[in-house]
Amino acid sequence: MSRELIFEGVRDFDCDHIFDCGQCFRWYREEDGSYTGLAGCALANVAFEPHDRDAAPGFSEGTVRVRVLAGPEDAEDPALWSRYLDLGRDYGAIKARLSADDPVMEQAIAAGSGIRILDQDLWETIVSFIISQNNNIPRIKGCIERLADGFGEPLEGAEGARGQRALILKTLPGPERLAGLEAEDLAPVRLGYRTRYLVETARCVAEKGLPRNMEELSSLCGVGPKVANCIALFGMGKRDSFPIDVWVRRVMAKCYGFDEGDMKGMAGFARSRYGELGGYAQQYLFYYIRGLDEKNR
DNA sequence: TCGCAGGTGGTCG
DNA sequence: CGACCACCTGCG
Repeated sequence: MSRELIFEGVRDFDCDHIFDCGQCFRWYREEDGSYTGLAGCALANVAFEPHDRDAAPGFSEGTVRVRVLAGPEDAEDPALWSRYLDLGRDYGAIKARLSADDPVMEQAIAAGSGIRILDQDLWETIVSFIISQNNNIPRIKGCIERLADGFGEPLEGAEGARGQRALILKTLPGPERLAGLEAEDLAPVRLGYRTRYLVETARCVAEKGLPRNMEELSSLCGVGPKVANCIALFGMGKRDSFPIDVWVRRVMAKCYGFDEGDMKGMAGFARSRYGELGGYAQQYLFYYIRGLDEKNR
């Protein structure tokens, strides 16, 4: 399997912004600036060619190419990828609304103008963000790959993916599979104390089904306010969610003058200032402050 | 050696 | 309630 899907006339799109803004953990940058990774159980390479090569990243109309490398039959369905990459949404309008009368957002958007919020699989989002807590990104990625490698299913049609990194040739294990495991089985994955959270959550989901709202989400073990907001935003399409992590606390303190411990104040501010666009605002701010931190080192 | 990394659950006052 | 604090693991 190796078919190329082409989407013409796409605006507000940049692979680095999209795959490195902290929303996903199974996409890896290639030499040419494209990204290879998994959307559910489909393996693909995503590249963007701006028509205006001199334009700043995320500011030029261009072509998105999706080379589907492995997965089930419907992995080659353009509609699936259009939905996953959120191509049907007008990010220009979102950015205009957010930056109106807000110089901070204007600056943040300039830094990550090609961000798009991916429409990810709910269960994978739950697993990923339980693992992400009090953890760093390289180790989060390692944990997720070890979990897939040790307990997931091989990708369908993976023979077409020969030569791709061996890391991403398996899907994450589903709730039923994880529910049948003991903590000691998962020891090689080195999740630390998150092992218990994951197994308990898997058992809960295997028994009662996937969560359908914030309340059911928050009842899961290892899912506090921050993780719940991430899952809602990335896995349930709740684009008004505003996850407050250490980076958002930093940027809100630095740019809006909040006390770093004042999460309630920040949440209230986000609700009234960004409203239904809270999730987009959070992604721009997150990418912006992490980029600043990068420059300081 | 120690603090920190995309927090949460448990325990106090 | 709200303010602590321990917690796996790995890296600088």
